[in-house]
Amino acid sequence: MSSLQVLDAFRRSEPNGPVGLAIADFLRNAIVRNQLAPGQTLPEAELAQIMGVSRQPVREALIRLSEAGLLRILPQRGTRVTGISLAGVEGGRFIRQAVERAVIVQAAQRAGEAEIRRMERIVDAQVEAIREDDHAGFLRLDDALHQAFAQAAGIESAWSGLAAVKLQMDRVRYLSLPEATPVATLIAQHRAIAAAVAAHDAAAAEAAMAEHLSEVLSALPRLVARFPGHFDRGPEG
Amino acid sequence: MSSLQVLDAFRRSEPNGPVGLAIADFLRNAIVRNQLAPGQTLPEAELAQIMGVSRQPVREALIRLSEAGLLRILPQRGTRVTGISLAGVEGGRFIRQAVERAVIVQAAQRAGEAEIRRMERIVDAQVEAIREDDHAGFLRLDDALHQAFAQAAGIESAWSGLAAVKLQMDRVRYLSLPEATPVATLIAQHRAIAAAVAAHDAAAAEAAMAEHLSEVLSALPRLVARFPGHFDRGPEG
DNA sequence: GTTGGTGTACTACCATACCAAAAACTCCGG
DNA sequence: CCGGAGTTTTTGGTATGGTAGTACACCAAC
Repeated sequence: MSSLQVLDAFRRSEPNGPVGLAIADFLRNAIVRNQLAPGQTLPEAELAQIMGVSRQPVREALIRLSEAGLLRILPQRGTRVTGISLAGVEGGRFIRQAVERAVIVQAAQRAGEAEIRRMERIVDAQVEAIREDDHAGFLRLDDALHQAFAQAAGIESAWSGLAAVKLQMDRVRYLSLPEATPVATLIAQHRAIAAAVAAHDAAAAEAAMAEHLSEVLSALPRLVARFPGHFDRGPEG
Repeated sequence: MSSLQVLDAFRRSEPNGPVGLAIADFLRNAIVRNQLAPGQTLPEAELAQIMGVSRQPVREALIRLSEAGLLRILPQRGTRVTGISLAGVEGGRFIRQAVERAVIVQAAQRAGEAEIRRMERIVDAQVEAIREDDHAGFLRLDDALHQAFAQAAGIESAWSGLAAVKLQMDRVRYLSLPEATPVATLIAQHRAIAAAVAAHDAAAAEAAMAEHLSEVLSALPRLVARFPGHFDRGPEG
């Protein structure tokens, strides 16, 4: 009961593929956007009833999300949304910073006209999104920009390989949305990175990227203080 | 049928937890070690019969492995083992090199006496494993060593975050086992890295690690030539 | 020979029903 | 307050049946 009613919206969505996949996508979104709070229990039977399907596809969706680390299935006890693992977020930041620095160096060396224009167009779109208060759209464009960096470097697969790592960081980002990180600063950093890549200045690009990624989680301590219970201090939630 | 008889060994293994998890572990091992060749079809019903369980846990295991990218489920058509994605392996190498270089730099700065001794003990164990022709054990110790690097750097979570990326690379490593990469070279590189960390020489450690990780996939072109069909040229299998 | 349609077999997908095992909870007697 | 028996809840697993795509073989018509 209670806060699971968010999931009722699932009934009003036409599944384009297998239902189990649609449920997994739906729940993943709900968790990453913090519509389902950490610690929330998700009984199979109840989910099945609310979403209007049988237990089987629900169960499969829960397994998918447990593989992604978004929830934890405890046999004979229950399934609950995991807390945001501080160690996981820190590890993710470390991985992402290391990878994206290497990516941006290679991008600065290889990027062609088309890729550079594409990057600048995305940043312009971000400005537009902010002007319309579309914060979610801003985050999507942020992903698109970093993906464009990887494309410019000639290794798009390096970006898709970070998908798992990115999930935990995204939970933090959505949690900090109201907090309104200084988007002007972020956009300025994006422009600095793009400019360095356009100028084929690898060192400057790397420095700009390092600064940018350090700032992403600057709001983390405040968030931990304000939303305890959303986070797991221990090694594994 | 036919080559699925490898899976019959599952019946002679006591499941310590849920059967679905045990099946997933079993199949994951079989795929990574290339006991199940890419392209092999895995019908749910047949697997269930061979392994002596019902279809549901089999299905759940297949879903887990499809999330890991080891197999591909095509609705209403079948489930088959994925080919080793060349783009995925290259992306994995890039990610791992970027991360491990950053890790080893930090390890060289922070490592204490205990961590350094632990690293040297693992390398010694590798020499022992080679002397006994235990190549699988060598690979396990290789993972342990890299994990020890991460521990020494104070960010073990960075290593566990690479698990997904490592799977595809492991398939290549096991495929190259008979090929017998020059283990003497690998061990020499390990010693060089460990020595640089022990001397707290970050630059030397980074250089040694970069050289080491470049060599890991040196056998890849030969493997592609010898085992076509095990690999996917295209972007996604 | 080629094409176009039909029928059949196979597959994953989903629903339903039921039981088992383990943990959590309730409640009552001391 | 405590303790233990019984009940409830939950995931794990089995069994069965139906549905809807897909692929393939076959055959008739051109």
